[in-house]
Amino acid sequence: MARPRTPLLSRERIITAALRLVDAEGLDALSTRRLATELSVSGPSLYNHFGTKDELLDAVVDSVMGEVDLSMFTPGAPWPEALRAWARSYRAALAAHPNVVPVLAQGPGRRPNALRLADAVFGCLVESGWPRGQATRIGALMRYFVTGSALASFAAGFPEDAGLYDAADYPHLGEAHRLAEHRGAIDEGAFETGLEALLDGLALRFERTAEGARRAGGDR
Amino acid sequence: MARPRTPLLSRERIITAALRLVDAEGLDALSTRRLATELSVSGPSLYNHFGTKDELLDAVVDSVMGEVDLSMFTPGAPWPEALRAWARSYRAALAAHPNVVPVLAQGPGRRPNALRLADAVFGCLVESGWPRGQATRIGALMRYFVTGSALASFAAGFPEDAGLYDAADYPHLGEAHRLAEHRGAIDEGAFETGLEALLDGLALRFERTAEGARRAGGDR
DNA sequence: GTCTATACGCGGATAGAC
DNA sequence: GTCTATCCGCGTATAGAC
Repeated sequence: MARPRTPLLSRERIITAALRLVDAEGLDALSTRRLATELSVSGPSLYNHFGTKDELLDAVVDSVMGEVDLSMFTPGAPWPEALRAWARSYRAALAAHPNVVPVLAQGPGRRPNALRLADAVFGCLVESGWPRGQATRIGALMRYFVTGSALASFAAGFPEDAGLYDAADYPHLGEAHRLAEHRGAIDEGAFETGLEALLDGLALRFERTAEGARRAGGDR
Repeated sequence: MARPRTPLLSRERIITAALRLVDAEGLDALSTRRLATELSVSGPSLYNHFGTKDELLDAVVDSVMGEVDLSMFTPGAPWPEALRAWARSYRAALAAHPNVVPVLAQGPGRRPNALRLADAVFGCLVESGWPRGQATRIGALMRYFVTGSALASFAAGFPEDAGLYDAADYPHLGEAHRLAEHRGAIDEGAFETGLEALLDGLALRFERTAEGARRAGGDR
């Protein structure tokens, strides 16, 4: 076969197949040949649609970022509620595709959906009265927490091999081999606990900042 | 050359060279051939000391974990201070080797230093009066935050290309191209702000937990 | 503009000689 | 314990068919 009447491939189809492959078998399984086979096409055909493998990976990552709901960032929305709803939506999108998180955690790069997200968070905080410097820090720290929580399941990181946790070496880890049983609940509980603690701690700071600003007549 | 009188290689020497290579040029630069060249040795010689490349990588990662100070977890130490000091030491160790963080964030695996760390944190929290379930969650959420913050510089994630931040697309990101200028300060500020917020929020919860436990006569 | 065939160099890993 | 030789899969460049 040479040039078919209707194209076999499209960016959409390639991205979808690539994401499915990465979700199912990890980042390493995404090879151009493997992906091409999955699409019933021969290796280098992909290069008609993407310049390099990295460009393809970028598109895959941004398609995941596109699943994050940003509708809570409407003008006038109170920042703690908006941040809470966004963090949950963000985590849900990443947790559905944990294997792409190491790529996405490197920063927004030039990916439009990632930049849109950063813009929305920063905008909400500034409009709520946070000084710009603080808003930058809070955007960063929320990203730290959410990507860290999505990067890998905490509970799954401990091998289930009970013999590993010798009381002489690890006096407090005796039950660690049973963590995997409640994996999802532990990860979600840790995320929710951390999120609420973070928001409480930031609210404390906001009161102080607002008070300081009122007294001194503006911060920067 | 065949078998030398005194071995040219040792696990120590290999690990040190591998870590230097990963730090300087990233995870992708760590190939068995490249590493062998760096050690003035021929490719497959490394397989006399490590079964697979993954085993080598595991050893490299655990050597980084070994740099984390755990001395603050002495019996009787107040948990907020211990957690604060540990988080800083943990972040410092990871920030010195950001390229290995994606590997290490996957969980402790069977790496002894990683397990020792998890054991120390959990033990301190339980001895301080946190219920075991809460202690597990707090260990997880602290790991989320610290690994997330070490995974990549927030500020460096935004391209310096000013033309990228078109006000029509990203109304609040106008100054984002200048983030890289103060990269280190932004990352550290975000980490410290998040850490203090987290500890404040957890302290609030601890008071409630302790009160509840006092009233109900024990939690678990 | 979209596909196939072919080819190059580099990656991890193994086998066997010394 | 280290070498050389070798295998196979990878990303991707190039050439040519339609």
